Amino acid sequence: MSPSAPAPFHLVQVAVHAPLHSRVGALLSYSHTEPLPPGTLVRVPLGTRELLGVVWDAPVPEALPADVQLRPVASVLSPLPPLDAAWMRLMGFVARYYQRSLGEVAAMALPPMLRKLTVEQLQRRLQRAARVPAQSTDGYDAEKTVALTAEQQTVFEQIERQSGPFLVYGATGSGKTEVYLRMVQQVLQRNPQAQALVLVPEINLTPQLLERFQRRFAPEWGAQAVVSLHSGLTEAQRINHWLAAHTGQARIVLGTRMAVLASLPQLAVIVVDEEHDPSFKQEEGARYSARDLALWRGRDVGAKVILGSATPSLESWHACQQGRYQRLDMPSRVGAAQLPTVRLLHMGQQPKKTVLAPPLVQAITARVQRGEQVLVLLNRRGYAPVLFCGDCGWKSDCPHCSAHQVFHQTDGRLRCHHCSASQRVPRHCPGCGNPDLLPLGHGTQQVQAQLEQALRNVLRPDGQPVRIGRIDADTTQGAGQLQTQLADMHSGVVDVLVGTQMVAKGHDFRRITLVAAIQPDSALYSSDFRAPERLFALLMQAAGRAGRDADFMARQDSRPEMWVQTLTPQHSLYQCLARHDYPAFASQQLQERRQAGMPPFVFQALVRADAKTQEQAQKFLQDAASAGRTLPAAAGVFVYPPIPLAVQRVANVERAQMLVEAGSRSALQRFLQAWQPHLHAVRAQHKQVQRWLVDVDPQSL
DNA sequence: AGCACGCCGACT
DNA sequence: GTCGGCGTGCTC
Repeated sequence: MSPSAPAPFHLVQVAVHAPLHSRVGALLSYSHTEPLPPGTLVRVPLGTRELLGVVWDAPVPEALPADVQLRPVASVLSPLPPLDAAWMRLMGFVARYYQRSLGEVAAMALPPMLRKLTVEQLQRRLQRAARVPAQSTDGYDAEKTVALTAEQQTVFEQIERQSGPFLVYGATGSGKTEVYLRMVQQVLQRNPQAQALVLVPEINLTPQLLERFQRRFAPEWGAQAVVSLHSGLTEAQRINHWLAAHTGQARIVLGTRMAVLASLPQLAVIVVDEEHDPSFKQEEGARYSARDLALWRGRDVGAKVILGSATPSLESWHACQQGRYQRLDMPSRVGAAQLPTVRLLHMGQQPKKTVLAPPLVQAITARVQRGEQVLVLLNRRGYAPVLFCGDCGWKSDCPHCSAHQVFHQTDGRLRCHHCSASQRVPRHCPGCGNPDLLPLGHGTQQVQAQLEQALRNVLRPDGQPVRIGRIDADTTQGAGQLQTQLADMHSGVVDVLVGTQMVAKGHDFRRITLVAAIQPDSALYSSDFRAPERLFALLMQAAGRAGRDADFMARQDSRPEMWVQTLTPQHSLYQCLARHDYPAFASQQLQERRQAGMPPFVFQALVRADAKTQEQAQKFLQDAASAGRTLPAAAGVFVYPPIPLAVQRVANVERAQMLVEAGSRSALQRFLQAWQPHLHAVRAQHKQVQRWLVDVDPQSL
C-alpha cells in the first residue's frame, strides 16, 4: 500500500471463530468504508460463509500474506452498543490463559442467535426491550426483609468495609444467601447504574435463587432487572437476557459458569455460591474456571468478589491462609436447626456382600414409619456395574471402550456409560453358553429394588405403603423430569429417595431426617488426588440435607442423622466428617498436598491427545514434550511422561495425557505461551492425532 | 470447524 | 452415463 494516496477504506482487525486457521490471539484483517471502534460487532466473510466477529483494538499487521485478498466487512451490527474495554480485556485474558483463540472465546461468550439476526431484527429486539415499563412488578409481592442475625450482620459489615476478595465459610443453612442479597442490594442502591453477577454451579439451582432475587428486587427495580443466563434457556431468552445485561437494563445477572463471560458494563459485585463445586470448570472447548475468572474480573474492574461455601476448595482455603482472600465465618445454622449426628457403620463387621446393612434398614424403617423422609446416596447408576460368568470368567466388556457395560435391569439392557453403546442382556453367556450370569457390585436400581423388598410391609403413619423413588441420570433424561421427581419428594409422595450425587445439591426437603451414603470408600483410593476433597464436600453437603426444618424436627421430636457405610470408619476423612470439621480435614489435606508437591502448592496443565492407537497419541505428546524442553521458558517447568487416561479407550479412540507442572502460575503461563506454536507445529507432523487439547488448571486427572 | 474440490464404486 | 462416498486443503 502506498502511503501517499490515502486508502479508500479503513483496515479493521476482527476476532472470529476460525479454530485451526487462526492461532491463539490471531486476528483477521478486513476493510470497511469508515473506522470502526473496538468492540463493534460485525459480520465478516470467511471462505464461503459469513461469521460473527468483534472488532479488536490491535496494531495493524505489517503485511498480510501475499496470497490473501483483503475483503470488506459484510455488515455492522450497528444498533448494538460496542462491547466495552473491560469485556475485551476479559476475553483477552481467557484466550491467553486457557490457550484458545480470541475468536473462539468471544464466540463462546456471545449468544448464538447474534450470529443469525439481521440488523433490523436486532433493532426490533432492542426497541421491544426498551419499551418494557420500568416498574412492571405484577406478581411480585415485596419480600419481607427479615432482620439479619448478629452473625450475618457482622459478615455483612466486614464485606462492606473491606475490599476482599471474600470467602464466606458458612455451614449449610447458615443464611449465606441472605448476606449475598443484602450486599447486592447495598451496592445497587448506592450506585443506580451498578450491576451484580451471581454465579451458581448448576442450572437446577437457578430457579429457586432467581425467584428469591425476583421477590426481593422486582418490586423496586422491575421484573426485567433480574435475568438469568444458563444453557437451559431458549436461544431467544438467552439473547434477550444477554442484551439486557449488555445494555445495563438488567441490574442482576444470575447464572451458571457461562454468565461470568457476559457483557456487564457496570459490574460492581460478584457472588460465587458453592465456590468449591467442580461444575464451575468448563470441561470442553476453552476450559475456563468461572470461579477463577470471577476473581480476575472483579480485580480488573474493581468489583467486590464474594465466594461462599460450607466446604471451600482447598485452593480458596489456602488463599485465605496466605491472606490473599479474607475469610468470614458463619458457623451457626439459622433457626435452631442442628447438624446431623454422623454414624459410621463398619461394613467389615457385616455379612459379606451386604448392600444395605440391617441396622441401616431398621433405621430407615423407623424414620418412614414416623412420617419422615430418607435420602440414600450411591454414586453408581444402573443395577450392577458389570455382568459376570462364574464358569468361564466372561465379563460384560464394552466392545468400543476399555470399560464394562453396566447392567440396567429396568430395560434389560447392558449399557456403556462412556460411549452409550447398548445391547440386550444375553440369555446365555456369550463365552460358554452358561445361562446363569451374575451381576457384580450394585447401583441405584439395585438399592431401590432391595429397599422395596425390605420395606414392602412397612406403612407410613397415614397407613399408606412406603414409596421409594430414584433420581439419577437415567430417570431424568427428559426435560422437566428432574423437577417432577423433586416435586414428588417435596409433596411427600416419595418417602425414600435413592439417587446419585445430583440429589445432594441444594434442594430443601423439609422432612428429610436421615441421609445414608452406601459405598463412598472408592474415592479414598482414587488415582485422582482431588477425589477425597470432592467426597468430603459431597458428604458434608448431603449431611446438610437432613434436619433443615427446625420446627418439623421439634414436632417430630426427632434428631437428624447421617449414616455412612464404610470399610474404614477410622479413616481421617470420616473422622473429620463425623465432627463436621472441615478445617481439620482441609489442614490435613493441605499438609499432604504440600508434602507431595500437589496443587495448590504447584500449578498444573494437562495436554491430551486422541488417536487410533495409544502409541500414536503418546508419540505426539513425547515429541511435543521434547520441543517444549528446549525452550528457555522451560526452566522450572516439569513435563511428565505421557500416560493413558484412566479410561484409556472410549468409542474406539485411544486417549493419552501428559502433565505439566511448575512452582508458580506465571512460570507455567510463560512456558505455555512459548510452547503454543511448537504444539501446533508438532501436531502438523502427527496427522494420526485426531484431537488434542491443553487443559490449564485441570480439575480431574 | 465448515465447506469446497476431487477422484473412484453402484444405481436410474 | 450420474449420484455420492469421504480424503485433502483452504479460509483475511
